[in-house]
Amino acid sequence: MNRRDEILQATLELIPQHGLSGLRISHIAEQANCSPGIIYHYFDSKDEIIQSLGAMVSAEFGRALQVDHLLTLTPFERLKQGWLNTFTYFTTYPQKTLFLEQYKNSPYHTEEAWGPELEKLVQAVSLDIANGHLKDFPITVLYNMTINVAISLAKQVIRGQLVADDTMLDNIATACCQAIMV
Amino acid sequence: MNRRDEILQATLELIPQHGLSGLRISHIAEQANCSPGIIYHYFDSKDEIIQSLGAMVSAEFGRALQVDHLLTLTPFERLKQGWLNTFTYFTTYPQKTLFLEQYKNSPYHTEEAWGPELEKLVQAVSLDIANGHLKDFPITVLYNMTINVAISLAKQVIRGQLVADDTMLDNIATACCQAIMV
Amino acid sequence: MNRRDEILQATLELIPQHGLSGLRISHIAEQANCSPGIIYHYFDSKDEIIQSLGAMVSAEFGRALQVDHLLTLTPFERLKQGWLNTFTYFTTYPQKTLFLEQYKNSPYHTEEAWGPELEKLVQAVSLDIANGHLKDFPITVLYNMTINVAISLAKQVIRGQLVADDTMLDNIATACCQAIMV
Amino acid sequence: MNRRDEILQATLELIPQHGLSGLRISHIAEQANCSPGIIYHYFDSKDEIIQSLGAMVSAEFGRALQVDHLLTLTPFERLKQGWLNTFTYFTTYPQKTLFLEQYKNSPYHTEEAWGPELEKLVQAVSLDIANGHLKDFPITVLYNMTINVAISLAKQVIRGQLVADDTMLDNIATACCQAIMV
DNA sequence: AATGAATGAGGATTCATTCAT
DNA sequence: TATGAATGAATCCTCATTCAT
Repeated sequence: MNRRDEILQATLELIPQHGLSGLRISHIAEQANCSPGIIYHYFDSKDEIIQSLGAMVSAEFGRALQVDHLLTLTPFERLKQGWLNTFTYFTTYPQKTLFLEQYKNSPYHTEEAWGPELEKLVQAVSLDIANGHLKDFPITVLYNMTINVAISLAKQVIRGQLVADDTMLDNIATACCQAIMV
Repeated sequence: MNRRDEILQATLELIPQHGLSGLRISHIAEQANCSPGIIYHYFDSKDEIIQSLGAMVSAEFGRALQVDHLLTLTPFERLKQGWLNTFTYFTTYPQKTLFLEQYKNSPYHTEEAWGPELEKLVQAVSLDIANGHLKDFPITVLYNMTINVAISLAKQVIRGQLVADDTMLDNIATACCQAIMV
Repeated sequence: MNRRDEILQATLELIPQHGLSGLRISHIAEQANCSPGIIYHYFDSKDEIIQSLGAMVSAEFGRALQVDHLLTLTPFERLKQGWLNTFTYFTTYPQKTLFLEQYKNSPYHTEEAWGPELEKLVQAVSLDIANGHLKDFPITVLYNMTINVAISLAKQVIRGQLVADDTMLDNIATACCQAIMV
Repeated sequence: MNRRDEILQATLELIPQHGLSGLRISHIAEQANCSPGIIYHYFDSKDEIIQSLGAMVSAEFGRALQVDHLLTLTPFERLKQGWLNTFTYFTTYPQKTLFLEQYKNSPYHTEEAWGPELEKLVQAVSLDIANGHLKDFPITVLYNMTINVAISLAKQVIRGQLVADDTMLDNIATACCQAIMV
């Protein structure tokens, strides 16, 4: 891991405890085992660290969705597997999850762009709607009824406010996805 | 509106633009048309302003849920009406919505307590589960599949990222609630 | 003297010793007997302090020139009296002189605008040229051969590199001014 | 040009734009196309770069004065030719001129020593005074009324605030020098 | 109850200089 | 010679909070 990534990683480790506004450059330096000054060789400002982290995590989540595989499935399986991939990603990387939730609700986060991977999935889902497989709700509604539920529940699991075994998860995912099937 | 409420209101007006960590006492004073010093007659600290706002909005949302009425309805109607009441409340008060989203993901917000109103609803829903009307998922899952979807969608509407007429809303609410019916 | 002026005065007192780039906000605060923070109630930045000082001293010098009186004199007397007024001003306020020399040769100082007072004098001198009383050199040349010599010599006097009694000064002023008479 | 001179040259090129206090070692390295580290093989510190530059430019100006030739001329021609040589030097090397003006008014510049060349000229001028050819003003006054005017005007020309053809220059030089002839 | 100037600790950022390679 | 990442002290500036009036 190069120095730049060490800094991002250190930042990630500090956010669950301190929050975005509680981040201190000196803490990051300490956590990354480097001097405060060197951080400014890799990033222009504290804000840029956070922006970079946001971009990195978004891209990583996009890859974790395994969209290319999802495209080979039936409409229902596509959604359900996407739901489960989402849940798995966010429970696997608790720090990234907690960071992302802070990030999305902060002034740092401006544009609501889906990344290129999610965009491909959106295309497929749009087609599923056109083909009469899914209810004709706006994409954003479908997103909030499925993927976003997976994210919210992952957050609960991370915080220890929810325990769910694989069977229950499968049931939940099924319920979410069936809710938007025609 | 008394001076204390003016300060809370001013705070609310500033949050969408500046975020929680971007809040400045001097800005609040300006917005509330008072001096920075007097704010400390009504609140012990900046944190207390935010905590008070959190409590106030939570309580108000609890009342807006009209739980006593919901308790008179059938299990399905209880959920659906709760969904719609939630959506209505959060779209009616955009500032409070945006504040709450920031608040829930900030270090200010510690305890996940449902308020007393929501607690009553939780009791009723638990009973509905026990009676076999609703799927046997943890309450927090049901919450995330229904009420929380209403909140997320309200946020999208506020941001202009979603437009939905009453018919579509009814359909969405129905779909969310039916997803957890047995 | 109000707080703002105290800060400007403190700045002025520090510049001969430390130079413009050696100025430290903490030193200014100490010299002005105030806290560093309060300085930012009166000025947006360190740069603004320096700009304000530049504007203040320029304006004060303009008044010290006593242009209205100069306009009543003969062309030669106008110049000579202007020369002497200039010399007197800059030897009377050594700190302002040393500041101004640093300021004029720094990136802080952009526009070469004469102030309104000096502008009036320029008008009169232009007329003197047109009337054939003064040599037909560009105004800036005349300025450098007279006023600017007075400033340079004042600087030398301040630094103890030159001692001149009134008679000699009168002779020097006469020589400078006669050099540009037709 | 060797590496040391490249560094001095790079420094010279940056000063008009950034000023002395705005000089950054990293900028110098970039401009000189070398690494920051290597600069410290040739100079002990940033200050030494500037001091070296000051010494270099002063010496070069001394040579450009062509004092040995001036010593062969009449008192008046000596001054006038010195004036013109000065003006030519400073308009020929704008960067050095602007550097020198910053340098002379900075804390870097302490001793007011004329270089050895200028010193020889000072001797000759002193003799001219003793012989009754020049007005009996302190040398520094004569300097400010002649050479220093040439420098000031050269600065104006560089900044585009003055345009002067050879005839006018000759007239100005003549006027300056005649002002101090007996 | 009210003001707003003042405080001063806290934190981001800069940059001359060093040093392992 | 040469590099450029790394250091860390120095400094600007912020802002919650206080307090004389």
